[in-house]
Amino acid sequence: MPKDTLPGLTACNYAMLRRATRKLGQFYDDVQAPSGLKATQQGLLYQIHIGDEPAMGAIAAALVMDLSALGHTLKPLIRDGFVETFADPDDRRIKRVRLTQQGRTKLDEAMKLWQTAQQRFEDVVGKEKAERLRAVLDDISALDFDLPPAT
Amino acid sequence: MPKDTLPGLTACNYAMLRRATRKLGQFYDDVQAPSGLKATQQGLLYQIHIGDEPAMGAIAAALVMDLSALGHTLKPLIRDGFVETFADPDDRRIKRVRLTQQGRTKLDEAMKLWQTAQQRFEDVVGKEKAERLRAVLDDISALDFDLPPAT
DNA sequence: TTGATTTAGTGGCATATACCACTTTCGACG
DNA sequence: CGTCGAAAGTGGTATATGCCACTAAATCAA
Repeated sequence: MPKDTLPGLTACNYAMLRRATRKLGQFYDDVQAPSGLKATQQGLLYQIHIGDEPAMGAIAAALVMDLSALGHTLKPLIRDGFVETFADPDDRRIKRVRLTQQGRTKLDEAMKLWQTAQQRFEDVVGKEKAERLRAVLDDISALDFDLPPAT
Repeated sequence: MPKDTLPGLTACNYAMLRRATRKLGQFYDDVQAPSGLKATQQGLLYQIHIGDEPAMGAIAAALVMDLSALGHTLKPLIRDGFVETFADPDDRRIKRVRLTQQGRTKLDEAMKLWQTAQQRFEDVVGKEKAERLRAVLDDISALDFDLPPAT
């Protein structure tokens, strides 16, 4: 197949997803920079905030994230005093997570900036289109792609 | 605002994008694991392959990726002998990149696995829907989100 | 020609994520 | 009871990515 007729990277769902993620990351991070939080961190704080002292595993599942990755990602937030953890009294395997007062304050601050970014995104992309996009992405996160075992 | 009525993380375009990216990453990586390449690496090799000994900057621009990030990401591929670089003779600032023979072979191998993953994705999500999704993501990568300066 | 500016990459540092091996706890069972 | 397997996290290692400060090379201007 001559190189000229090869399809661009655009054919790959995953590559497109990651490229768009980089693009939005640069944008959201830029807007939220004044808060000192990356957009990823703000998202994580928010996820903790809307939960009821969620367990690590619950957060990881909600974010479709590897548990150990969550642990690593949480470290800077604990170090900076935005988040604290404690063992579940009924099951000492379980570690629960909550925001500190400082974390709540910082999240409030970051959310204001987030709204700016979010609004700008919807202005540029279109409210309807953004909504459909989020719906599709939400679906995808919930799907089961496992290839049926070759029995 | 009572916590019960707070919108889920689903409202954030960036968070949804990243969550779906993690999901697909786990899937594509899993399918491509036998090749020894991560899906990200396969994508990068492909991008180099379809270019004409592209410069670092050109690759970074095409992938909407930070130039230094590209440099870092390229290192394992150079170390493993899939990619090599050379200075542009007409402008010694420019570093061009190409696949080695080994890199071409490995890419071929990975592409076969990629097709499996890609096909499975389209089976589960739907061909039309996947196509629309890629189109939207492609658009987003090309947009300009810069907030107009407050002049 | 030479000094200022821009362009292309590099290296260091920090976060984001994944997988794997390992440890601690639970809970189920004989 | 003990034992054994499942469940929840931790730590190590590796890749993915971004920003910043810095260097080298090319360009532009006076």
